[in-house]
Amino acid sequence: MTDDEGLRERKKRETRATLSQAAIRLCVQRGWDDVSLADIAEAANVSERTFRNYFTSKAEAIAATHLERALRTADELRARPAHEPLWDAVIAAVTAQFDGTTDIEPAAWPSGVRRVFAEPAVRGEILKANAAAQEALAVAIAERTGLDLERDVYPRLLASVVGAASGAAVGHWFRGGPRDSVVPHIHSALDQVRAGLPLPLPEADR
Amino acid sequence: MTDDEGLRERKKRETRATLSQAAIRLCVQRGWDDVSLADIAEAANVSERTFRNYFTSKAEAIAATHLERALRTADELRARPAHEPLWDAVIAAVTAQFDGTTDIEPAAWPSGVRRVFAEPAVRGEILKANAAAQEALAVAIAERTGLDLERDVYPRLLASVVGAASGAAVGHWFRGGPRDSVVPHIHSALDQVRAGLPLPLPEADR
DNA sequence: TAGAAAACTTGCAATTTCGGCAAGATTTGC
DNA sequence: GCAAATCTTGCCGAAATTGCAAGTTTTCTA
Repeated sequence: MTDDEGLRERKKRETRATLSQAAIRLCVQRGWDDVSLADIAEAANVSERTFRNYFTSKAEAIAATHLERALRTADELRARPAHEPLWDAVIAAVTAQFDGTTDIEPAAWPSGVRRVFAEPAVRGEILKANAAAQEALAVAIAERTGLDLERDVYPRLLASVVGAASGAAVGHWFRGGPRDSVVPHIHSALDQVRAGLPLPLPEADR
Repeated sequence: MTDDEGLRERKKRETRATLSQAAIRLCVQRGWDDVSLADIAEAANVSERTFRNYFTSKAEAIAATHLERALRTADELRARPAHEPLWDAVIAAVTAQFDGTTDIEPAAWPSGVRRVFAEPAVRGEILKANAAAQEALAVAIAERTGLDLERDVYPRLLASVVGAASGAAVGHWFRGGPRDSVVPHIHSALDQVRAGLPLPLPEADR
């Protein structure tokens, strides 16, 4: 968004991204316990101390990439045409994060990813990232609807419910062995929420 | 539920609760940074090492009390009459956790509580606790609806959305300075979700 | 109910993490 | 081009983390 990003800002952003990527790669390859902070720092060409200036833990570094992406949902919502109904805009904004990116080829996940995601510390950080993204989304929803973030529950309510539903959809997709795209799963989940989550017909769900 | 709880089990449960309570009390009184694990262990009459056998961190100990309560939601749902519509049962189960307990007298919250809840580590643990509670709720929903937890998204979808909405309601209530009961807030939020979260009328929300 | 088995608590010690501090390097703003 | 602000880094002490084994308590079984 802000294009007036100086050299310093850009460098920090790059270092941050590099560290996160390195953390993910190393942990997926070697396993959670066999990666030290020093390893990650070295892979990113910074000192161990600098790593710690960016992240408080290995887990936070790993979740950072997810966080960056999730935060973009709010901007995506702002980019939607003003005349579009709120729900349509929200659904479009959320699914936009997953479009286009085949991202991680399901077949290539050598269970290393599963193991890393199974790590309690990582799960915790992902929850935190989701919470942060939801807060950002709530701000964007408040702007779009003209509601007051402090007075009205609606923005945070919608944001958190959308976040939860997306998370459940991704989790379900992931659990079943990520084959096809995750987008339809998310879309379906959000449609169900928009409909008030009525009990599905016994046959309906596949 | 299980009444055949031996002496050992009961003691553990008690120690766990005592540690959590002590952690909360001390941190609220003295502030997060001025409470060591040793302080908490001492207050609960166990060794520091034992504390560590129960909890991995101060934050986890603090969130434990919340977790215990949140986990009860699932049992509460199982206790609802079978003929009751799912949504009614869910709403009743969730609000039951907050009924009866004036719990913490708003006026008595000397901002100590706010500060502890503001601690990132604590927030993280509360998110984890909520996630665990949602998983338990999902199991109970699957039982009640006869759906398959692995095949169908619905149980986890409903559980996570309900959890998110409740959390948003509590957060809103808390942020506005907890005056009256939180129950109506939660009820209102869940009603909105059940209605599909339509954009509220400008005047409607107070 | 005695005695063995299992589970829990605890202290100790080796490692690792955590945070603050200050010196040196880089970027920014005027 | 200079001064201020910011970032990186090494270093260090305090605190946290983990494994291990010995001592206790509870549970199980004959």
